[in-house]
Amino acid sequence: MSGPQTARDQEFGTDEAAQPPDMLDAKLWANPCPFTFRINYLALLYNTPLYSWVQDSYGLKRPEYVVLYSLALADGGSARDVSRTSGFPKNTLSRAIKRLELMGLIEDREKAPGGGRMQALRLSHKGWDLIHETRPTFEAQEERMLRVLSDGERQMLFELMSKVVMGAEDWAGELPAEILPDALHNKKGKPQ
Amino acid sequence: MSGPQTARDQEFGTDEAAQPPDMLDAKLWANPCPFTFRINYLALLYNTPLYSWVQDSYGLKRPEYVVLYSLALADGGSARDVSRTSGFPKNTLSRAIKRLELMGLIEDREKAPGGGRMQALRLSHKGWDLIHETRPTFEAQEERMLRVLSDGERQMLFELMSKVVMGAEDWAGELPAEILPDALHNKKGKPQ
DNA sequence: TATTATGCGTTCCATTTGGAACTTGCTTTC
DNA sequence: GAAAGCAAGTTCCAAATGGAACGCATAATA
Repeated sequence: MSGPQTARDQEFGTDEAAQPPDMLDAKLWANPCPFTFRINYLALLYNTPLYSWVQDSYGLKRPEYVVLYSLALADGGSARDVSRTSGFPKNTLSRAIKRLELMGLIEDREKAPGGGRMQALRLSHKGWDLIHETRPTFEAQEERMLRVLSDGERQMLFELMSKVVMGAEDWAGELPAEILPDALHNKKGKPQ
Repeated sequence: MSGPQTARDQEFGTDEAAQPPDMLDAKLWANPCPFTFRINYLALLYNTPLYSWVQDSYGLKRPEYVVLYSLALADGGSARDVSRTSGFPKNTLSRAIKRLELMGLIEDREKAPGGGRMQALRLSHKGWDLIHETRPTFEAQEERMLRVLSDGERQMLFELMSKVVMGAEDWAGELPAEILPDALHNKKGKPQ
């Protein structure tokens, strides 16, 4: 077993030379899930440098900046709101919020510190400053990302993406039983 | 500063009642980065239940399954290829691969175990079986996701997304200096 | 009003993660 | 052909992560 091909020993290709059987090409053009791969890949290319920059420049970790950004859009929102719309678990956000409060980027929660229900979070003046300083960079990166598209194409893309998101209630959440394989995948079986 | 609005004290709205200033709505419709939010949000809604299911049913963590899926598309690929196309750091993948090998899901790397350069990874028979069993679920979920779109719309979306990905070389990687704020964000400053 | 239920935020802790340094083998250069 | 350079994969370890159990304030019920 294991044939002797690294597709590298023979590089005399007539035209399509040099290129090993590119995994990226395969994931783009031979993927049974072409849409979700593009989604994930673009998210990766977009997020990584931005959050890395925020981290280096402002010392804020990703969940921390996400909280600020979320509040800038929906001031007075709760930790749960941020969790629902960002995917971070609530304990991660709890820590992030504590640190932001400590750094003076969000207003102190006057509610009894013994924990309460549904605390409204608000950006402080400093928090707004930071958002006003950083948000343009995020915007600019999105703009760069879409630069290959004409205005009409952007509009079309926006509408299609919106349509998919709006329909998310129908498929998000749990996987329906009918799409799961019948096989006995109780290999790890929950306590049952 | 800080107006008195939680939009919750007054719930006598004529028609649009009940709804607190929904953070999701804000992120969808008042976001300076509407495209990348949709990308991230859809990725979240898609990935979470699928990988959670793979974990529960097959005991494979996300990076592990990602390796299998990647090899199913580009057999003989290397760890570095998977890293480049998935975003996981190479040490995480090193561990994942070691475990997959141990579980017999990928072929043993006969190369001297002392580590070498550019090891070609291959799915084992068991690995292929697992992929054939699970991949349809991923496909079905993508199909459910796009169900709100007509065939023509899907085609259009596919082309637009492809166009954006193809143009990624121009903007991925580092952020250009000209889009970073001039402010002295040396607050944490690298060793310099 | 007393009682129960709900669910938000916190804490605990085992697991996972990923940056950094290292090892080793391939590639290039002289 | 020897030496230096480069890069894939591994190891180490401090830090981040997230599931689970908990505390507590509000909401629902009687």
